[in-house]
Amino acid sequence: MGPVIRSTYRLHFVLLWLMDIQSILETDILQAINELYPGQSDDVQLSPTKKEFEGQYTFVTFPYTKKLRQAPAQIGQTIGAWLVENSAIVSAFNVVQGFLNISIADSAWVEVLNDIAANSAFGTLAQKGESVMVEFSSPNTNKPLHLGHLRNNFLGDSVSRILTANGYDVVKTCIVNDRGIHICKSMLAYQMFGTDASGRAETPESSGMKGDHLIGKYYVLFDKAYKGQIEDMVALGTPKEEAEKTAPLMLEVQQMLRLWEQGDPETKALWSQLNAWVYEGFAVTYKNIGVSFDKTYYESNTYLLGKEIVEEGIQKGVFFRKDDGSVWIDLTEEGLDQKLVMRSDGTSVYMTQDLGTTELKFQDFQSDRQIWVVGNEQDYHFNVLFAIMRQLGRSYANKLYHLSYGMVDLPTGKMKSREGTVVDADDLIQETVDAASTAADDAAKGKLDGFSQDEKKALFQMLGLGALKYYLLKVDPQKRMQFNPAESVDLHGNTGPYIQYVHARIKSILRKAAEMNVILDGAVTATQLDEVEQQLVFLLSQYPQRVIDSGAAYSPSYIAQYAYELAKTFNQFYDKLSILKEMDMVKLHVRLVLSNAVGETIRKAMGLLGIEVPEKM
RNA sequence: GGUCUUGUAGUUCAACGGAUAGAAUAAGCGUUUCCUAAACGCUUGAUACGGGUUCGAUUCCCGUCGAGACUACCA
Repeated sequence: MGPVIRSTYRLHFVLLWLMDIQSILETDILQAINELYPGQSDDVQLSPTKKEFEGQYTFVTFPYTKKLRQAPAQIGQTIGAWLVENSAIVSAFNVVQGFLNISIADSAWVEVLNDIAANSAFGTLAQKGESVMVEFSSPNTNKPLHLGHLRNNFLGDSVSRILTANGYDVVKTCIVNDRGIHICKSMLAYQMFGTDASGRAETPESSGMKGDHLIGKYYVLFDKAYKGQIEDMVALGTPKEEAEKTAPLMLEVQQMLRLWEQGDPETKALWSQLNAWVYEGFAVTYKNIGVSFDKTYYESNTYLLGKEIVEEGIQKGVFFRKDDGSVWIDLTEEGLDQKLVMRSDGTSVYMTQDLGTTELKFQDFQSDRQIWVVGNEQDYHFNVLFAIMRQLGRSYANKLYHLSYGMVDLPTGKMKSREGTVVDADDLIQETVDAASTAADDAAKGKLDGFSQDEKKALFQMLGLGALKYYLLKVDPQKRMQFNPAESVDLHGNTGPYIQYVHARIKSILRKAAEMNVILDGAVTATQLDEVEQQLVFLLSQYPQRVIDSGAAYSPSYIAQYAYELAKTFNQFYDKLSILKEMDMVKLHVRLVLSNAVGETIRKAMGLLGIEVPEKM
């Protein structure tokens, strides 16, 4: 795939000073405690005020009752009164039970809005001068991508974007598992069934299938034939376990793997041909979902590397050799088991390869941190890998992180690729795009009349993909999630297209404003805001912190939730107040600047999820 | 068996140890002479069970029960 692109050339933003209401308020409260209760200062924790109460920030007084020797309500009253008197940004307060709810002055919110509007880099944090490598996708070349891969790809892509916004230099890598028994199964089946009666071999062109789908078909064919042989053997009295090991097809496929390892030209040629078809198919899918990598590694090039590390481990006494020649590590002291790192015949296992590629990736990029986006069924594997790296004394060993995510279940149960009960990625994307197109028939009501066929196609692609990405990313990655096909193509409620719609809506208003020659330039001068306007500015001001939080937790779901909240609040604002019909120029100005800022922030937040937003829909 | 993860409305998801546990969806009812109704509003419904720590527990700890993964000289 693509060449190595190192992100050395980055803009260094001049950080504009942004009015940070929360920090100011925390400082003011701290000062209040210092003055009112000398010698009792402590950390101040603020939380957003719940909707049913007046105010934007809440200070919880309970933790201070013992220390300050006062009742919660009294502490709240005392501090609240002090703030209204002495803080430049506090306009009012109320105390409910022990909760001090603080209202911020409209003038302060207007200042915040002006800061955000003037700062085009809002939400992009200062460069940290640290690099992070994110490895994700990492497919096998014996079958096409499925739903589970989509969660992986979207997560890895989004986390990469979020870390970039956090100021890290991110390198995206993909390790293609292009060798091993699995690909040999497809190869063998292709040899057996891939030629028609007239002797022509099937190709992607002749079959009209994408390369990855074609090879996947043969993988399934192999499994069917193999299972058939096992059944026959069991029927004739062979125990099942023995049948699985000695079925002729299994022996043949193992022979093929040996031929591959010996470099047999014919086997290698077939292998190259089938893999090339698969890569062509993958490339189409990656392009379609907007995912790319800075560097792609192939296991066929790296699988031998780990053996050097195994040798090193034996020298250092980290590994030990058993009588049969196999090499192990004993991790019982770390609460793990003994683990094989090299077979008795000297060939590598999965762990051997990962030792090698981990080292190689570090040598290539010297990243300060390495992240693997891999499903949680491999938690144990990564625990072992990291433990080995620590014991080998690798300097980077404590900067390795397994971003472990839960499986995607179907309402009908678990997906099994060998049995064909998977949701194919390409099919799924097509279905959501089609659903977006169908929905437009009764929802768009002529809004798309000016669109060409190509523009419509691009829009439906954007909406369908947006629905799918949002659906998979809004859930906490760590959690196992259920995929409901009907819900995933829904465009209403807490979905990607709902948020995309708000962006289009805002753009429409701004176009009309431009036609009316309403000028957006200059600072907003309003002194009063409506409650919902205030709420929007408050939400906007939270954006940078959300970027930080989602980066720290490696969780795009924080951004997804934020984008939805912002979009929903905008719709309420839109419904409650008129914008272009507003005759008061000062109010009109606030609402346009606010709409613009919300539109931009939605675009940025969705961008972090890898979702594009339309100008019109 | 051992290790790890997980259990919240009918369903799919939220909730730095904080207030009356939020959304969406499904069902029903309303809102358009006016900026995009792919929208907005209203109504119904949940923390598996039992202890403990705490001013306060969906959240932390222990136990029971349920779900899942891993525990391969497969990758």
